[in-house]
Amino acid sequence: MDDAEAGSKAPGRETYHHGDLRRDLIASVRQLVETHGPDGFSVAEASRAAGVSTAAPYKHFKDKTAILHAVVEDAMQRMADAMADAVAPHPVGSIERIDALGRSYIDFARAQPGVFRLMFGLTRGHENDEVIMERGRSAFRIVVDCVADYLGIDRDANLAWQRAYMLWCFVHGHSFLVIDDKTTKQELDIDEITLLSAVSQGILGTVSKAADS
Amino acid sequence: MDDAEAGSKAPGRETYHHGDLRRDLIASVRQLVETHGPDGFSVAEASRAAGVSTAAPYKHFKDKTAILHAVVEDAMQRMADAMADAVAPHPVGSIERIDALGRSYIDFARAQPGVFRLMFGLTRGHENDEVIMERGRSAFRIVVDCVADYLGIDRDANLAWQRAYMLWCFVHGHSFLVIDDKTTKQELDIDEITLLSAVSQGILGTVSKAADS
DNA sequence: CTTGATAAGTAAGCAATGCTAACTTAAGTT
DNA sequence: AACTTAAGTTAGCATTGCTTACTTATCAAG
Repeated sequence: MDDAEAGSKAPGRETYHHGDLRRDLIASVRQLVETHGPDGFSVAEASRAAGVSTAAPYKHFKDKTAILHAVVEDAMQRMADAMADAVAPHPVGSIERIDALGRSYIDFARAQPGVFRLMFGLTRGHENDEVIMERGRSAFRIVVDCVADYLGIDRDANLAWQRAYMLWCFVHGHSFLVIDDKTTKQELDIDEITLLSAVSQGILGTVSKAADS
Repeated sequence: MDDAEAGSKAPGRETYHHGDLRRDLIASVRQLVETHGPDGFSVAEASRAAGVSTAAPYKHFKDKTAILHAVVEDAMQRMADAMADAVAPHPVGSIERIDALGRSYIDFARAQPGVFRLMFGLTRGHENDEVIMERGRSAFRIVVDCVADYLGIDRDANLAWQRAYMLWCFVHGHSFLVIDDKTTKQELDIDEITLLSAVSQGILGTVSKAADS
């Protein structure tokens, strides 16, 4: 989808070498994860999609899970980028920035629920992958900064971290409930945007005293 | 672990029939899901754990996923029970009830992260299992009731549902982040109980106006 | 008690998967 | 032109999910 130039001889290729199998595999897996769910993806199927033998992927990845990790690393980057893009058009310190952040998070989850689930939990060993953790932290950093700017406090202030985490919990939970269809939306009778901004303002505006242990 | 009397001839049994294989399988699977993760469980392994041939489970369950659904149904029930138990000792309408509710939810997730992940997402077709959905709804019902009682409004009031959902999102999200080790606790520097009650009071106390679309 | 019917187990086997090993082909490098 | 090496291939192993056909126990009825 990006990185314009590349091998791209596949599929049904006539050259022996593929061009950029690694990149193509990640893309194939990403799609398979979306259509068949995170669990129901097979290396064999991805190989076929890339038009290559079932053993070829192991020249580029150690493991099945190594492929998944690569997909997650990629997704983490895309998510962080999406968040940064969502924030950009709004003035620093505005509540709009925070709302936009939340919306971009939920949008990402809704658009690619399979990958989203992959990013959190599911697969063993995420916590040991430093690339994934680092990109996750840098995404969270955006939230912290926006919160700090909105509250007019230092970006390293503990309070900013706490509030940011509260918001993250809410948005994260809502995202999961949405993609898992546990939303009970009909009874809820409130649209997402309203819900989101109500919670943001509630958490950021008025919890101050109680949060200080 | 419960339901005292039962077959329980296994394992290394000497009778041809097992006693209550179905129940034992669910228990085995539950354990396997915890140790090997929700994805890394195999019917074969569960069969071995129950001391029975690999084909035996198919006399009791249609599918691999049917087994997982049974585990989830069981877990949903246990979770709803845990929540009801947590609430019971506190007076109706008190904030303690709500805090206890949140804590029991998180405790459940922490105690059995594999099953918890199984309950939400991961496996295809939860949304079509009426038993699972019903038990989930009845668990949420507890939250709604506690919130309504605390706010002193009707238990069917829309506002109660909205606030309950907000709380649920937060607790749910926090639970996932905890079991996925994305917590960044060291930077957070606030204990869970404080965090929890701060958010509850914030959401229940002061968001009122903004939430009404 | 024998007799059936049925529930609950087993054994054997199929297709598919994850992964490895040994080989082949292409593409530089010197 | 010869070597090295990256990137494919085929063949095969062990394991898995699941099915089919068979075996064994249990229970109800005569």
